[in-house]
Amino acid sequence: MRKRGSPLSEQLMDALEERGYRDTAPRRTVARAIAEKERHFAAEELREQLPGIGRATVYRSLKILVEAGALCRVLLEDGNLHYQLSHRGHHHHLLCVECGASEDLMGCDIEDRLESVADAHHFQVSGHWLEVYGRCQTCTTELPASG
Amino acid sequence: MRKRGSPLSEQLMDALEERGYRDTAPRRTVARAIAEKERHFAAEELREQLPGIGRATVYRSLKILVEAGALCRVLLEDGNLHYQLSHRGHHHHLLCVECGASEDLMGCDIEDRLESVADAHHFQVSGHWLEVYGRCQTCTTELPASG
DNA sequence: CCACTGTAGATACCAAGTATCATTTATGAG
DNA sequence: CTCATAAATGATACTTGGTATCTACAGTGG
Repeated sequence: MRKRGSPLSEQLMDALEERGYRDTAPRRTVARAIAEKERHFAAEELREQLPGIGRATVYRSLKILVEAGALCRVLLEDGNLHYQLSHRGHHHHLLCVECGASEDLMGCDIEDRLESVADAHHFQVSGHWLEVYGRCQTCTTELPASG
Repeated sequence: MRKRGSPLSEQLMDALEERGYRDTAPRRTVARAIAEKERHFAAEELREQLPGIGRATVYRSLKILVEAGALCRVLLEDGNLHYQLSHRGHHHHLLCVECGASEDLMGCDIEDRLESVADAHHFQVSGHWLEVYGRCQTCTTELPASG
């Protein structure tokens, strides 16, 4: 009998099981911790929250969750890499540099643009990484022009 | 009297001096090593080539060269961060996953697109990071469809 | 040529991983 | 239910990338 977590953490576990990974207690703990995150987080941050889980296990879990498409990696403006729950499928992020919020950018036509630009360079595009930084609606309206 | 290097390494040193950094022998050595690079490189790779230069000095030099705009950071598809000589100003890279070559992407209209898409999310764009992966002309024509 | 301040390099530390390996555990076959 | 086995864990150590600290040194301007 499987110990239940939040629907979200179940989703994470399901993503792993779909890929043949076993349902283990440490992974379940990691999944629950991630499910509670409301924002992107650093690997080390997660590890600190789970002192009972081995370092390697935390990093391994992050890795396979990214591979399974349940998590995505987010590159912050300062170069740090964070993790975030992923709504499966290719998408980009609008990252607020003020409050750290992130919005997903899907169904945009950036890829088409990319194709045509790359075409002019006789370059065959196979993938790309895009992060957009700025200020979200809340931060724009509530703090007019900080800095 | 300044010990001369290649015109390229001189450019790097100039970029630093413009910013008030001193003209020192170790920095000069680092600049020369970077100027000889024909491709993007890892920090550790550079350090290994300069056993006489302290670790901190190599990393510090990389950092200030990036800040000065003479170098840019390149995010590889595997997540590794490399460095590359920069043709000043904002630009993106077309990175060949086959041979590692990189082409600069300038004067494209990606930014305009970004603006309008972000606008729809009431997001005020302040910056972005874009890397494009694929195969360059040479690799496309010489190795039709490897893999 | 001297003072001043920036810089170098040693060292230690932190963050983010990965590799190894002995021990433990999930899972499926019997 | 029990067992075999393959997978996963966690400890440890190592790698890469990078920063902080601090003493000694060196570039530069007066």
